[in-house]
Amino acid sequence: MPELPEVELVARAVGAVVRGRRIVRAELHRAKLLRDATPEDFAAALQNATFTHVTRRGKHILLAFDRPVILLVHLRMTGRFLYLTPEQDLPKHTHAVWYLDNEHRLVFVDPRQFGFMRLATPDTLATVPELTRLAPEPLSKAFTAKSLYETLQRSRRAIKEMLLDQTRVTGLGNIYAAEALFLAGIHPQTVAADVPQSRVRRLHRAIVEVLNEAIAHGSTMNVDPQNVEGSYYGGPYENHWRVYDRAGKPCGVCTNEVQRIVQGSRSTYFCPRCQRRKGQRQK
DNA sequence: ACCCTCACCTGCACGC
DNA sequence: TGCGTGCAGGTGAGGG
Repeated sequence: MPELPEVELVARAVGAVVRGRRIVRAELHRAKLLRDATPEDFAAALQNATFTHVTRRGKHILLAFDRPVILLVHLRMTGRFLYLTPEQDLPKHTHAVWYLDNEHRLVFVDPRQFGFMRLATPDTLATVPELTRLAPEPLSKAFTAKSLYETLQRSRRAIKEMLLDQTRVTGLGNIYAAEALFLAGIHPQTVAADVPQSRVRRLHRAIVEVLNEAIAHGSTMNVDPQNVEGSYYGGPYENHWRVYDRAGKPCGVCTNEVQRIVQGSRSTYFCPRCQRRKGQRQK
C-alpha cells in the first residue's frame, strides 16, 4: 500500500509522538509478524527502551532506540500505526502493542497480515535481507537521470514493471509509477531499454516530482496515528491523481479517456494520447 | 541472471 | 438482506 510518500509521512507522524518515550512493555500478538525472532525476543529487546528517532529506507520504517536495537517495519498493503489514548480499545487486527511511559499505547494493526517486522542492530542493518538489494533513495543525490537510464538500459521488461521493482527504483508503487509515467509522457508497456535518454531525464524529474508532491500534499489527518479509521489516501486530498484509478474519466491534459490495462496481474492506468508508444502516431 | 506467475490475507464494492 | 465475484496501495518464493 503505502508507497514512499505515505511511509515517509507515517515515519514522521510516529516519530513525533514516540520520540523520547520509554517503552514500559512491548507485546507481539501475532508471532509471524516478526521475521526471525519470537514474541519473547521482541518483548526483551524493547522493554524499557526509549525511542530516539524514526526514519525510512525505501518503504521500510526504521525505529531506533537508546540501545543498539533497530526495529524494521514494512506496512505492505494495510499495515498502520495508531497512537491510542488510555480510553481507546485495541482495534481489530492489532498485532503489536507498545505500552509507553505516558499511558498511551502505540499499536500496529494490519488486517491483511502482509506487513512484517524485523529486529536488527545498527551494525547489522546494512545486511538485513530486505534492505541489501534496494535501489538508491529516489530523493537522494544517488538517484540521477544517468543512473536511471543505465538501469533501464539493462532490461527488456515493460517500463511500468521496472518502476515497481524496488531493486531498480525504490519507493514507487502502483499509484506513483502510473503518475510518473504520465508526467513523463511514456506508455507503460514501452520496453525499458527502448526509452530514449531524453525521456528518461523527464521520467527522472517526474519521479522526484510525484514523490515530493505527495509528501507535500499529504494531509496530517491522513496519517495521524490517532485517526483510527483513516485511510492513507482518504481525506481532503483524495483522488488528486492524474491517471491512477481514473479509467474512463477524462485526462486532465487532453480530455481523452484514461485507460486501464493489466500488467503483471496489476492494474495500470494511462492516457493513450499523452503516453503514446514509440512508433505510435496520432490519428 | 532474468522474467513471470502465484501466493500470502481480509475487506469492500458490486451485481444478482 | 445475503451471497458470490473480483479487486485492492507490496513483495517474495519458486518455476521456467
